[in-house]
Amino acid sequence: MARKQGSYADTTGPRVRDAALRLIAQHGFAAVSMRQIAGEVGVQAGALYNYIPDKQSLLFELLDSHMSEVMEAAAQARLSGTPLQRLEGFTRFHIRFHLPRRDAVFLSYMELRNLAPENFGRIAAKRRAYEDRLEMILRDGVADGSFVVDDTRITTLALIAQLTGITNWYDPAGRLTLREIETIYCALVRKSVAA
Amino acid sequence: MARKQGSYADTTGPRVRDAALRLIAQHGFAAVSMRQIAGEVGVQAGALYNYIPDKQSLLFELLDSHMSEVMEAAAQARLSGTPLQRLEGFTRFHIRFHLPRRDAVFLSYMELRNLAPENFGRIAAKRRAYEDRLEMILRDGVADGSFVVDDTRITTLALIAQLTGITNWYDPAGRLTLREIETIYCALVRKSVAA
DNA sequence: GTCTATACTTCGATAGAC
DNA sequence: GTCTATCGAAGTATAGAC
Repeated sequence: MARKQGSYADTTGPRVRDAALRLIAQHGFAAVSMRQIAGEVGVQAGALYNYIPDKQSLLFELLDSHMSEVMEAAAQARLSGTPLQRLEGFTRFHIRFHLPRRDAVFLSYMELRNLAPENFGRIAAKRRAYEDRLEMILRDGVADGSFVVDDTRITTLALIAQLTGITNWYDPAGRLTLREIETIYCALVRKSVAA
Repeated sequence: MARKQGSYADTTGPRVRDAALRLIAQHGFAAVSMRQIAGEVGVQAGALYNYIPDKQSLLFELLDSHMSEVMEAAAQARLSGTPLQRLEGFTRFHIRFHLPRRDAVFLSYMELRNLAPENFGRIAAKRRAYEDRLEMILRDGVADGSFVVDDTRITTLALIAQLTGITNWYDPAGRLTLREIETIYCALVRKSVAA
């Protein structure tokens, strides 16, 4: 089958999503107009509707695909070994995955409120499943005596907040390299749950 | 001097700010209209402009007064004793102060981007001053050997992110009381920096 | 697949009566 | 101090030509 020539269908769609992600992270969902997004991509506003049904669906798609990427990448990480080794593996994975995706991380926390209830539930479920991966590591560590934790659920949320918070201040041109930051946080996390 | 009678000047102003804080936390700055805020207060949109110059100033006032309250309350907390005691005092203060102000906390993270650059700088400076209070405790603890910390600045940001993250999931009707949550986090923070 | 043009709604902010 | 009325601008989304 011959493909249409001169068609940008394969590239314009992703470019719309990239532009939307960046603009919404910068200004907020309601503050960004379809005309702005179109302008960034280099088309007129009406052309966007070849790729998305409406603005609300665009937001959901951005958040949903981000959460799916997180889960897929986490599943492929295949952490193994002792609970302590798996904890360090999770810490490094979380930092390495999220730091290059700061816009998506910001959106997935700040713009959840702009989702319709049903869409909200789907995103929340995926996040919960990701959190459960860490909680399972903590449970295993408590079970075999390598960790001492008051409450595995609370500790899970505390550690994830601590790690994700890096996205609020990280500067690629800053004082510390990504590797140095990882090492500092690994030590911090390890001590937090140490026996 | 006789005060005007039938005037609601003293109460309408604060009510406007309360309504705006709640609505903006719920839907986002750009998504909330002046008409919505007015409707919540029980006046017409035009009446709001007796209390605020414009929408942008309203947002800045909300964030600025929140940061000022944080600093004032932190100053009055007058933490004293050993670094470990001061660290526990800070942890409990932070949780107790922020949990009842979840809307303001959310705004001061999510809506910073909607501030004019100059206003952004003023808020950022106040936040930095607050963070410095914790960092000073960590430095003192490292100096006298009661703490072992790789990097006091990073650890400061990590601990604050961990504590502030409680506002994302705390439910007053949830499994744990405020006091229990405090205790869990105190232990977590203590272990994080323990010698 | 993209454009131009536009229908329709809603926005922030102001003016002037009371 | 609040109301009604309104201005000018900007928003989402659609229709139809190319």
